Formats: sequence, C-alpha cells, structure tokens
Amino acid sequence: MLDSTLENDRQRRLSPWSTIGRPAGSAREKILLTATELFCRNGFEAIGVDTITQKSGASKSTLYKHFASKEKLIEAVLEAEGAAWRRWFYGELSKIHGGPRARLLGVFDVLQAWFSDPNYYGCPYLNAISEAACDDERSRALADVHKSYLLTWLQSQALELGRDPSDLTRSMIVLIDGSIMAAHASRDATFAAVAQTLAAGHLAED
Amino acid sequence: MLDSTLENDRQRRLSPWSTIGRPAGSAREKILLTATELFCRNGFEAIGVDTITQKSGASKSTLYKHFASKEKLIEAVLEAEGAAWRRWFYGELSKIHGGPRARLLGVFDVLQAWFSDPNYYGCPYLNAISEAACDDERSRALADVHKSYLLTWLQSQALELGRDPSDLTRSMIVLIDGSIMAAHASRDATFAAVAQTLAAGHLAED
DNA sequence: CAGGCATCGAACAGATCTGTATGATGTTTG
DNA sequence: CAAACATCATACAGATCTGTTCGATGCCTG
Repeated sequence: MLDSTLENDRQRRLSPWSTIGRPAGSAREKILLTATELFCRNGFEAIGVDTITQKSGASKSTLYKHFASKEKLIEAVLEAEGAAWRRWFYGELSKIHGGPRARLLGVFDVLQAWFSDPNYYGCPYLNAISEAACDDERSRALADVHKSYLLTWLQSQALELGRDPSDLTRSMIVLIDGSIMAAHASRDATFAAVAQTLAAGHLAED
Repeated sequence: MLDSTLENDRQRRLSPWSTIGRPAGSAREKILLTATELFCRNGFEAIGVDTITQKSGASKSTLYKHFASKEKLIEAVLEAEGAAWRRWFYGELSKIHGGPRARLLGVFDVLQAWFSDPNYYGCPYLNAISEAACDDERSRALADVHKSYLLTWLQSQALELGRDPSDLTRSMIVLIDGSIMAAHASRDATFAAVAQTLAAGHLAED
C-alpha cells in the first residue's frame, strides 16, 4: 500500500518530546504545528508568516484570526512545544527506579535520548533567548515559566536527599544547560553523559 | 569640558573583552564595530544593513565595498569579536598564579568578570548557532575555530595535570557553556561560581 | 597640478515582511 | 432550510529587506 511509506515517513519524524509531525485536526492546529517545525528548525526571525501559511495549507486570514500577531504565534509555539516536552520529560523521569539520587542522575539519560534525535534543534527557549535582543524580557519570561517546573522538581529531589535546594538546583541548571548547548553546538549527544558524571561527583560529595 | 561626559559615556561602555565602543579609524572599522554592537545586542537577523549604515554614518556603497554581503559582514563581526575576546580571556588566564589546577579553576573567575558586564549578551558564537537553522554548518564552523583555541589550552592543562585530555576538556566545555547560558538566561553572573565548584569537585577526584 | 582612491548621498530594483480587507466556498448547527 | 461559522484565495497597503548603480566630493600622493 502506498500509504505505508508516507506513514513511515511521518513515523520516522515523530518524536515524543515534540509536537512536530503530530496529526493536526483544525486549521489552527495545522498552523501551530507547521509554525513550530519551521520556527524551531530555522529560527524565529528567519521564517515569515507567508511561509507558514504555504507549508500548512492554511490561509493568511485564518492565521491572523487565531493568532493576533506573529509574536503571539511565537509565544503559542513556545508554550505548546514546551508543554509537550515537559509531558515527555517528566513522564520519563517517573519511570526511573530508585531514590532521588538515581532520579537526578537519570535526568541525563533522558536528556541524552533527546539529544540523540537526528532532528534535535536545542532547547527552543534557550534558542529564543539567544536570538532575542539582550535586553528582551519577553523570551526570558516565557523561559522562566518553563524552567519553574524543572526547578520545583529539582527542589523536591534536593529536599528528599537532605541537600541544600539552592545549591543543587543551580548546579543542575549549569549541567543541564551546558549539555543542551554543547550537544547542540557539537552535534554530540554524549555530552549528556559528561554532565551526568559531573553530577554524580557532585552528589557523592558530603 | 563638554567632551568629558561623552568620554565617560564611552568609557563606561568600553569592555576589554569586546570591540564594542573602541575608537574606529577607517570607515570599514566604523562599520564593523557598529555592526558588532547591533548584531550582538539585537540578533543577526533582526538588524538590517540600513540600520548599520545609519548608526555608523557610513554609506551603503562603502559597506558593500568592504563586505561582499551581509553574511560576510556577520562572519567578519564574529571573527573580530572572537579575536578580541580571546585576547582578553587568555591574557587574564596568563595572570593566574599557580599550577594547572589553579588555572583551570581560574577560568571561572575570568568568566564571572565577563558575565558581570551589564552589557553581557552571551557568547556570540553560541548565539549564532542558536539563531541559525539547525542544519546550518557555517555558524558551527566559525564556532569551531573559536573553540579550538580553548580546546588546545584545556588539553595542555590536562597533560600538565596528568589527566585524560578528552575527559577534562569535555567536562570543562559543559561547565563553560552551561555557565555562559545560565548567566545569560538568568542575568546572574554567579553561575560561574557554581560551575567553578563543580569543576573543583571534578578535579579533586582521582 | 593631476590621477587615483575612499567615501558619500541618493535613487533604484526586486523581493519579502507584517497585517488587513473582501468576497466566495463550504460545513456545521439551530 | 437558514443562519452562523470556519476557511480559503486574492489583492492590497506600507514598510523593510539585500544589493546595485551613478555621480559628486574630498583627500592623498606622485
């Protein structure tokens, strides 16, 4: 059957941590998912709304009916993609057997799976901050919401470990952001394992 | 004298790790320095050549006489800004007293000084990679040249310490990139100290 | 002084950008 | 059936984008 190849193509690109490639029902969803793929893969400034309407098959009037501006569309993309990523990420973390130490180290196994995606494009929030003007507060505010979930999770692990939450979360942020960027810049997923080793050494200290 | 306030304004913005604000002789230099400030502070895609000519006082024909295209101008900006940063960075490192361990940990003191600049805008190479399309090789190639100096320096420290160069450089890359991004995203220079503590723990292991 | 060189200013080309307006086409729902 | 709704196609406005062209101006050097 001819459909199978198309289906395989879609399956191949489908990643559980991204909304890219997911089936879209409404036109709004089609626009949002197409915008996500184009923005995240090519940069937010590099893609125009005309490209999004063409690739999504939607009309420009529909796009502006659902999203007040390109800026609002970017925000919706970041929020939707962030929500999908978090759902996957914390789902994977919940599968980890063992105590808080195993969970904290397991973070980097989950990250390495993310980095190993051939379509890995870095963290969209970090990319947005890097692309934005250095005094832009909007991208940081969006990233802060996304990051707050991680901070909360890290803090609860720290408390369970009897460790200073501030020290542990700040260390983990450096290791997570560092592996995200190093893996993206070098196309080398194993930077997650490097960060994991550093985290293990840090957790072993007393 | 009226000049003093202008001079102070310029002095205040002058940072040793950046070419921004440095006196420009030729028109080429004026264009290059203006482009550096605008690109690095606002993003490479966000700034057009017209803005650069206006702010620099140069004409468009002069810009295109010295730089074949906007892309080439971006490359020249990255190379010039990277060279200025490296000159400052390795100059600071050479001031550090002590052995390779003190030098490796001193990296993060130097980084913290960089992050503490009120005009800190992250690493222009990492920003360029984040902004570019995820399959863009040009920005990675430019960053690789910049990074190769750091890798060489790190390797020589590792050899002097009798440590595996690959393990140590990869760990340091994670900590350096991580503190660069965390400091940029959170506007918090003390992430350098966090990375330093992690590095100290890693170096203490045997 | 004269020729070369760097630069400026301004206009231009052609494409692309965000966002709006209008009318036609279907599709769902009361 | 009819009203409401979602969507599409297209054209448009006005700005901005990269890059080119042309002529005028001044400066330095042989």
